[in-house]
Amino acid sequence: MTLEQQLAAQVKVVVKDLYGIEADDKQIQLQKTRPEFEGNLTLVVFPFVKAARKAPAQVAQEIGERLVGELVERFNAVQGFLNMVIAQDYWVHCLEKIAADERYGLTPVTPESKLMMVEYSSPNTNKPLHLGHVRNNLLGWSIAQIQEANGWKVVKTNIVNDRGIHICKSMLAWLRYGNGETPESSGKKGDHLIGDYYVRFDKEYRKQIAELVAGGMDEETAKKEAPLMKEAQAMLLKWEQNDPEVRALWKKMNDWVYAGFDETYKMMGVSFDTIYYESNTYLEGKKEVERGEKEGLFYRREDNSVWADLTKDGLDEKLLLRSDGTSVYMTQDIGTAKLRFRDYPIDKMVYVVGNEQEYHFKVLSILLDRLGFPFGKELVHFSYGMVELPNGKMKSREGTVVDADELMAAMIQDAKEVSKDKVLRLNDINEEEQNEIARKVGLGALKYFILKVDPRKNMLFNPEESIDFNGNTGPFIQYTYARIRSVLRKAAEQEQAKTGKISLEEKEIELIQRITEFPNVIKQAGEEFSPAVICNYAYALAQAFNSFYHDYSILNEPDEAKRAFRVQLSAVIARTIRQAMMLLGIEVPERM
RNA sequence: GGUCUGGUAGCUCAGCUGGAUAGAGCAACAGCCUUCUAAGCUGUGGGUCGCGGGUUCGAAUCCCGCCCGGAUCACCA
Repeated sequence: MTLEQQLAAQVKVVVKDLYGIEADDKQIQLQKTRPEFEGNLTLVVFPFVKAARKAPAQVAQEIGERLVGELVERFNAVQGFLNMVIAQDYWVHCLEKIAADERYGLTPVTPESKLMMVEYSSPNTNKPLHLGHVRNNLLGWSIAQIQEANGWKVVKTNIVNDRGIHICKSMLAWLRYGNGETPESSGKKGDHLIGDYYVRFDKEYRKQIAELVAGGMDEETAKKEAPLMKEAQAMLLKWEQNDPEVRALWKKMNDWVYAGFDETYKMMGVSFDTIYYESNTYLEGKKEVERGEKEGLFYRREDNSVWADLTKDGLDEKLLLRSDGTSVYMTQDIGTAKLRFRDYPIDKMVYVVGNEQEYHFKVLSILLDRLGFPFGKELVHFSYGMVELPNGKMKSREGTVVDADELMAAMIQDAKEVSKDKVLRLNDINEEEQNEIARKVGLGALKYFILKVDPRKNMLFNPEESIDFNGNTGPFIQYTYARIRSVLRKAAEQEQAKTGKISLEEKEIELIQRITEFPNVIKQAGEEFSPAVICNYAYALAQAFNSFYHDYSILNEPDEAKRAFRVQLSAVIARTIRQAMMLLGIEVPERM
């Protein structure tokens, strides 16, 4: 039972006794005492004032007097706030118990656990990953870790959009202008190579449009009539007809892209348990839509297109199959859902996709429900905000796209620069370890920078300003961890005798209290789908430790029992920081 | 226009299931390294919480209206 639960039970009894109030949980408001007052927990007594028919301060005083006992050592009443000082014994035992539980705060995953599938990343295969994908990947990975810590069996998945007109454009441009260039011959990562040809297509295509317009054609027509576009569409048709040559080229170029993506994912530290490809799922979607039509869930128009009528759900009508029988985005998502449900006993399906697709997922949820997928109605669209640059959204045409690979490399390079002289204080440090530290710190800075922002909100990234390594940052927390680890290594060399009663410092109690919040923080992060909650917690914990570390010595503390206590406290904090960072996908270095 | 979403310090963000004098970081300024890692600690300055009403003992937080920004409402994905 937590401290809050114990106190709440006592308050319930006292309030009944004193004023005859049958208090419900909502009326018992316990909060952390503000630092300017003495105490650890504060009871807000306003909810009882009316029934008590007394002044708030007096009610607080009366309740306080009755609460004093084993748990509540003393109290002070300020207006309607009852600030309680919790007995030191409680905190000492509390830390003892937490220290013994290596997985404190984490709910174990059992065979009975429900299964949550988390889809994230979901790239197109015509260009490399950019900053927007970075946010997606980091959120997806982190939320998977967080849900697992909440006791879900989690399956991480990725849907790769490997077919369609966009990849044909790259293929076509490569055929015409590529001269057989390969990742090997050019030294480019496969995804970047394909991305370059996608850009090349766009450039040549626009040239053609301009020529047609100059020749007197209006722009709309020119866009459709440009020879390159016609060729790309012809290629898509050939692809759908399984033309061996087109398929072979498609496979070759996609494989290049995947090799490139794999490198990026690896550097980012994310992975998937299973990957789906739209080239495999879109036909399945068609079948499902046709089934739905037979069952009268959808209807066919005269031009042979298939629609879902969502007007009863307050939405409009939604196209599911084009008049030429080809599938649209929605069709593919239905097919993917079908295959996933065939492969896994999904209890909850989570889609990590940008907020620009909210409407799409609202519709998908209704459609899946109609088609009889149990998770359809309750599917979660983990909708996150855009990453904006100082002058607005990223636009590939304006060359303002922040490339994921370049960004990570730059962060690691920055970390290297920063750590260059700091790392000198460490003994026996070799280049390999230095590089490893720079990698962890650089990526830690980037990941924390992105994850600390409420996922639902748009966030700003300024490429001109490098991401900080001081203050509320990943490296700050990593540094705190490294510091503790350094102390603990030294502590291991000396005997720690845990005997005798000790008195705790306020900052020590503050730290223990913080640690007791960890389970709730994980729970809240899971319920709200918010890694930012973990970030805020890790930061506050690190901050509190640094303040303690500054004021008190751990290893030079003369009192043996105190010293042993502080070593244990530090160890628990290091562990908690490491676990919190793990939930964010951020590694912590032993030294930095 | 309909729907959704945001507006908090110069900048980036917390706080939003109502509680005490609205918090961090960056930037600025002032201190602290013969002592366990100074990527740290301590302090100063900086706010009509978009505006106006309402509910309440109490509103940045809840409700209504308005202003400003973003997203979305495709036989694109």
